[in-house]
Amino acid sequence: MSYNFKEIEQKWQNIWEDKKIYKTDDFKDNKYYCLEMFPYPSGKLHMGHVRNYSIGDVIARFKRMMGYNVLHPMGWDAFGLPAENAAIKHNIPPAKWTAQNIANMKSQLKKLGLSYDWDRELAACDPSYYKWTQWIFLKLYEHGKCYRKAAAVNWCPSCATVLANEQVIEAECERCGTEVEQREMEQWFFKITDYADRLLDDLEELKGWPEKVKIMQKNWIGRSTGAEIIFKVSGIDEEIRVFTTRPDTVFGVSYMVLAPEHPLVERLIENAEHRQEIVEFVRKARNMSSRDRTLSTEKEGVFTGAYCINPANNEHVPILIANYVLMDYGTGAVMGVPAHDQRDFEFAVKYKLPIKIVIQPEGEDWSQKELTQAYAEEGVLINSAEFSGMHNKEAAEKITEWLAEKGLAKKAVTYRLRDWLISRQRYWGTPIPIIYCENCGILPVPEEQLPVLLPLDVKFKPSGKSPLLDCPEFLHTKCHKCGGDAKRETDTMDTFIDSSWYYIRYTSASETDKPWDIEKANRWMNVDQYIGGVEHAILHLLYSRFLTKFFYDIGMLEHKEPFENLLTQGMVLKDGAKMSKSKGNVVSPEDIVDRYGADTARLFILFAAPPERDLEWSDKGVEGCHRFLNRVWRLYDLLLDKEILLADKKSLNEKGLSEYDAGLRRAVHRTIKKVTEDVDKRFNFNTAISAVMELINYIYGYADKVPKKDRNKAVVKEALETIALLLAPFAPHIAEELWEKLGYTESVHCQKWPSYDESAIKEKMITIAVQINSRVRARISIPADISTEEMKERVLNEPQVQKLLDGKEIVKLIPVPGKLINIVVK
RNA sequence: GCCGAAGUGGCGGAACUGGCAGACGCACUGGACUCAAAAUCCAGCGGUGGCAACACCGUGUGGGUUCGAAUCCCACCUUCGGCACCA
Repeated sequence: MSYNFKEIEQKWQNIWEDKKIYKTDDFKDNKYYCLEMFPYPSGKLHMGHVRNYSIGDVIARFKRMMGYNVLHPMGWDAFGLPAENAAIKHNIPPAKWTAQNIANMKSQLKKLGLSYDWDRELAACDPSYYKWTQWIFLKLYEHGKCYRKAAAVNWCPSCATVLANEQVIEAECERCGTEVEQREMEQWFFKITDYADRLLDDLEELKGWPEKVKIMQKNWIGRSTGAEIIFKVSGIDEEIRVFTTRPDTVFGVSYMVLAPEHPLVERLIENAEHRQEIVEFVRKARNMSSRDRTLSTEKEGVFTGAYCINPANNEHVPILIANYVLMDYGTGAVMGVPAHDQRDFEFAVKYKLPIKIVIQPEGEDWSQKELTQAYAEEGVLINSAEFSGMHNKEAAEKITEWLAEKGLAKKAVTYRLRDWLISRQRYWGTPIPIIYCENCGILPVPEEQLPVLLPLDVKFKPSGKSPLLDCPEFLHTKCHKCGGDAKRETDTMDTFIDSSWYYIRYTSASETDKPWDIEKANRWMNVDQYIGGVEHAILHLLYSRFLTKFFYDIGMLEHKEPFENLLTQGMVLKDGAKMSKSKGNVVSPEDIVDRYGADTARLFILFAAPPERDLEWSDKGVEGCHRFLNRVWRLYDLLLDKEILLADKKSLNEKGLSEYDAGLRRAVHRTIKKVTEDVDKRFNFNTAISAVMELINYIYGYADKVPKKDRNKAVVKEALETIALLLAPFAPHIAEELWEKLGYTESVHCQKWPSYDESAIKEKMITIAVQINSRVRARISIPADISTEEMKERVLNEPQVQKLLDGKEIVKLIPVPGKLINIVVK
């Protein structure tokens, strides 16, 4: 027999909604902003969502009971490709499809009993939202952080759109896994590279972020410091700029390599002997798909016939073209120092280029040495004119300065991070607020004309061009400047822009004449706790940090970082693999809620593993959690009667308690302590729940041993109340019902979190372990408040211990107060 | 290749600051209740040996530090995640 979870959960969900107990007051002090990453409205909740939102809900409910004014909102990342694909496949407009999905998922979320302030709900596809996404675009444009340029860009043939660098994983599309192609196109970019240093440096201030995520961002930004050095081309008036992190090795340069796309290539090979061969090589390298190019480890190159001059020693070095040099990193040119760079070494061996040692380990003489691999360690310079003998670290500085004086070098910093390509040749996204006027050129749409509305009646043909091109009412417009004919930009924005500022919008979601109220945003920000999957470690989290910094710069926000503490939850697995349709190992949250109730579903997902770790789904484990809730329910039936209801906790007198009652009270207060610490300090919900389970087991034992007439009513009442309060964040419905059974009319979720009484926890006698040579040989009972000296004495006088020590010499006594004593003997 | 995380019973996991390894849950075994089953309740449950008290072994592997190591250090193995010609 199960408790009637269906009736109970429905009942309380209705009451919570009617009474709006989760509505947040903007102007109360002691704010706490708890946020989970908003979902894409695919139509159905999956277990990953349930996990994400259960974790967030525990934190929100706990903080509320701790007296915080909690902001806990929910919304929809509602723009994106699946809606368009559904439109093509099922002939249903994206707006309609999305709205249905939102309605469906919202009802699923409500069935989980999550404590959201639904009045702040937002959807990225709503004109009242994307109007401000467009406004942000205009601000970036106005501040020179948004520009248009032609570039070789990543193109996904399956999604029929371009992608940002961050959205290409191992040369494949992040969304669909299709191999990405390179295309030359005119596109819009956000200048995230202007923020590279701040995005990197401020990572240090994010004390509440997992180290792992910070390292991933750091590597992604990839800052390298070094120098840019100019090599003049021999015979013609051209120069090659190279970026290097090792200016100390410049005397060891034995060749120069350019990327096949390098602009100087044409000019250099004009008069080359084997021109045709070289042209063929360049053509082949350029046409290679980015996948083949990054995955082929074979370094290939070709000599251009031209030479350049090493600015350090005026030596002529050959200029080659090689497939391993990337045009979009550094300057697209690399100085080859085979003796001190492994990749250059291999290339030099293959093409029989000279290998010149310019750094040797301190105290060794390498003037005659033949290298079998590059020496990339620290050392002392040789063969480097007046710099010979200098430590290479120092030489790097000095050589750069020396060349800089001659105008042939400067200190330089290079990043791996690229500017954020934000144009998408798709329909279901925020229209880019730009027009192309026949007379005035490229113009941003004036603020007062926002939003540029997405037309709802559009035909879909995935052609690689925006469907908006086929929509004349949208496409053709008048120039606001000259009144002449103009065309609208038909690309839409990357949906990652929508999700890069939604957390600020929640602070003033109903604002109609500005993106947010600055005062409110400043009050609520930062997000105190952000919760979501690690898959967003770079994409979403980096973009959000970038925009937050921009908002700070233009005075829209007084915070430089959006997320104070970040919790990256693990995946939900079944049979060791991520749940997916193709593997057929999906467990539907709806089914689980239907069969066992939301409280059971939540409890299991919180109990089965700590939040950061992957969680293995177990149907049996779910049943176990359901059994536990039934056990709690029956415990109330067993213990709760009129006398208990009438008992007054204030009448509790510690001194007069029987051994059993004192024991029960100790268990209750210990559990409060354990649960509070586990939830507050460590987010270890699994151990918090197990502590409550232990308490329930303890109380069953108490009820078994102590006859009804001998039970202290106030102690029992305190125990029952504590259970409801401690369970409230995890299993909110049953906790509420139990709280009502105790005779209360105000919601358990509006109660103060229980505090524990240290004196109730204290025990008079404790059991310590007696070790002899680090092995536990006995256990003895001693008074808890005894001194270390007394403890030693007691242990040594214990007959049991004396027997064990018989005939042995005590070398050392190591007491650990409250725990054990180790007797080292010979 | 580089960077990072994790390896503990049959399983999910606990052990927070170096101090009694295996909390809690699942599975399993035995018992109670029942005509029977389910549900529930009680008990047991790392391995080996022993009637038993007990002894020995045991936290991926090998070494080390320490009175004492799942925990700290070194080397290695395996799994997972990130980056991948980054000059």
